[in-house]
Parts: sequence; structure tokens; C-alpha cells
Amino acid sequence: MLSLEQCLDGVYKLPQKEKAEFMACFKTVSFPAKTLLIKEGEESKSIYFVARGSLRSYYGQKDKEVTLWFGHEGDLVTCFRSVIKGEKGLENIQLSEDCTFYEIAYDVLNKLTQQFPEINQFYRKLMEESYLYWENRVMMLLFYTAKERYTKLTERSPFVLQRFPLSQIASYLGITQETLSRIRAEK
Amino acid sequence: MLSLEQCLDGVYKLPQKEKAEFMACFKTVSFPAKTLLIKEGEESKSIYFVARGSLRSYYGQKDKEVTLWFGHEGDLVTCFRSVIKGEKGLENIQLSEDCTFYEIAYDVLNKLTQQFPEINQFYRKLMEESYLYWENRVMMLLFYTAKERYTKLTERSPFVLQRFPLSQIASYLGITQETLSRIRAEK
DNA sequence: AAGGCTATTTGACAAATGTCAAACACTTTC
DNA sequence: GAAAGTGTTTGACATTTGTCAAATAGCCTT
Repeated sequence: MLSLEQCLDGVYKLPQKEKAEFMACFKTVSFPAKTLLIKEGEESKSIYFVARGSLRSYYGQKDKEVTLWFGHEGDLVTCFRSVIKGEKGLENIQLSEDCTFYEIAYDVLNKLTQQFPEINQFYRKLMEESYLYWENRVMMLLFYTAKERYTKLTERSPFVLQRFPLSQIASYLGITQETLSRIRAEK
Repeated sequence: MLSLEQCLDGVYKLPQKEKAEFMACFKTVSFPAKTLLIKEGEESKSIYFVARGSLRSYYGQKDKEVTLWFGHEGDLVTCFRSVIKGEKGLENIQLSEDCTFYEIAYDVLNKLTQQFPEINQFYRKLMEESYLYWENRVMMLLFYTAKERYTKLTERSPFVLQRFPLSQIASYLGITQETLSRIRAEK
């Protein structure tokens, strides 16, 4: 279980004063496993930090769905598409375990960024890191083979292997569950 | 040939005063086709808007390279990884035509964002849109077949078909040139 | 321990994509 | 207009990956 301060420090080290202001605007919320924190087609208005638990975002319906992202303790969770543009989101975010979050409304965050330059820096750092995550993901998908992507995932995000079923990991890598099973069997 | 004002307005409509301040900090630069605007392993310190021409970013060496992104008039060009983190970049950005850019040093942009809240908003908008580009790209790569991805590319970015060779388009889509040629022949 | 549930593995086969080589089309240059 | 160069298409075949179905493994509940 991470503290809010640990989550925030993981993004950008705010000075004490701003950190205190900022922290006062979060509330703690918990949901059981399988809850859809954010649903496709709905607008979401908050961003969350994961204090405890794990979750993933996925796109598509039952007949075909792909995992976009896995998250766990310390990670930022939101549907940026919805929050930024005020549009309906395209993906679902589902808890794979019971989770506790620190939640802040995007509107509130926005006001804080205007009021406190340091919190603006915080948000900027957050966006920049998120940007790099996706850019990197594209590079991985285009450049490396399925086996290489799997190896890198096991190295960089071992929590994924512990906490998510094979089918979801396979769709994250862009392959089927059977192919991933065979990749694993090879070694 | 787009004006600087057109490029900036395409991102976020700045008030006149801030726009004037901002525009004064850009300089116009031109390079011939095939120039590497940004090279793998180098640090880049500027961001550019494309006034005229087209270009692409790619990752990897001669024996295997993949196209990450295509750009043309009005687009923002930079290696965010390098500019944000002050690290060496991973990709090359190469002009496919003679290009003219509006260039601003990242340091200067940074100072302006601190000085003018509206320019801060501008940068924020820029990052957010860039973020969505890559998130969307991941969704496309995971969810759609090669043929669907090709169709969507032709609809959304027809300039790519006019200005880039098939091999580069194929690597953007994550397939070989021969496969793309066959996809085209089908219809 | 038995039964039911879910996740994973395996097998047989089909479909998609890659590889390599050659042919073709189109420009550019002399 | 011939030659060289580049980009694209096509063919034959190999490899990878997907699909569907069944078997196996593991876990939870009773």
C-alpha cells in the first residue's frame, strides 16, 4: 500500500508547501476486483493514483478485445482522451484486484496548475512521461518480434506475469494466447 | 507554404499579445530532401513546425528500420524523448522533400511557458495532442488488421501515399512492402 | 476427495505474412 | 532513345501466426 506522497514523489518532487496543497485535494477510494473504473463511451473527470492493486485498460468488445496497458501501485490511471478533450472515452479500465486509489478531479487539478507553477510542472512531467510510454510502446510493437516483446515485458514489468491471465498479456503483445503459450514453452 | 501563425493556430489559439511574443522567438530554417533533421544518438534541443515539405521519423538501422511517424505542413516535429529528458534520442527524422521549418529552442519555449500562462496552455495542448496520437497508434496496431490500418491511413493521412515510398508506408503499418503491395492489388 | 470452474497447453490444420528472386514500371541522366 | 537507378509488383515457397477443438492443470467450493 503506497501513500499518496509516495505516488506523487514518483512523478515529480514538489516543494513541501505545494505538496501539502495538492494532497489536500485528493480523496481515497476503493473498489473490488472486476470493477470497471472507467467505461467505454462514458466521460471521465478524474485522475487516479494506484495505492494498492492492479488493473488494465482494454479496447474492444467481447469478440475481440486488446489490452492497451497494465497498471499497479504508483501508476497514474485515467482516460486522457476523455479528460483532455471532454469526449467519450474509447477504452475500459478494469480492476484485476481489489484496488485503492487516490482520486482528484481533473477540474481541480487544472485550477491548481494555474495557481501553482510547481503543480503545473508536476502535471507537465506526468504528461511527458505518459507520452513516452506510448511512443515506446509503438516502437516495441513495430520493431521487435513477439518473443522479444514478451522477454522485455517480463524484465520491465514482472508484476504483469504475476497478476494477469495469459490471454490479457497476449493481447497486450499483439498475439494470441496460444502463440504466447508456445513462446513460453520454447525456453 | 504555411505561415508560422497558421502553424501555431493549428495547435491552440493564443491571444494576440502572447502570439506576438511567441512568434518573435522562432526562426525560419530550410533543409534539402534527405537531410537528417534529428539523428539517433544525438541530443536535440529544438522543436519545429513544418512550413513546407514532408518528413518521417524512423527507428533502427539499415537491415531493419521501422517508420514511426509521417509529418507534413503544420505538424510539430521534435524528438520529445531527447528534448524532455535531455537524453540521446532513439530515432532519426529524415526529410523526404525539401522542407522549411519554424524553429524554437526548447529552453526558450520553456521560459515562455513560465512567463506566459497562455503559452503554457499552448505547450500543454501540444503535448496532449501528441500523447493522443501515440495512444491511438497503439490501438490501431493492436486492434486492426493490416488492411484496415492501411485503409484508415489512406483516409486520415492521404498525403502519406503521395509523398512516401511503399516500403516506408509498409513499415509504418508493421508489415512488409510486398504484403502492402498485395493488399493494394486486392481491391 | 469430488466436482465445477477457469486458465493454460497441446495438436492438427488453415490462413496470413515473410523471404527471396525476378519482372515490370517509371524517372532521370547522358 | 538507351542506360541506369529507383520503386513497385508478382511468383514460388517457407515460416509464422491464427483458429478451433480437445486435453491438462490448477484452484476453489462443498
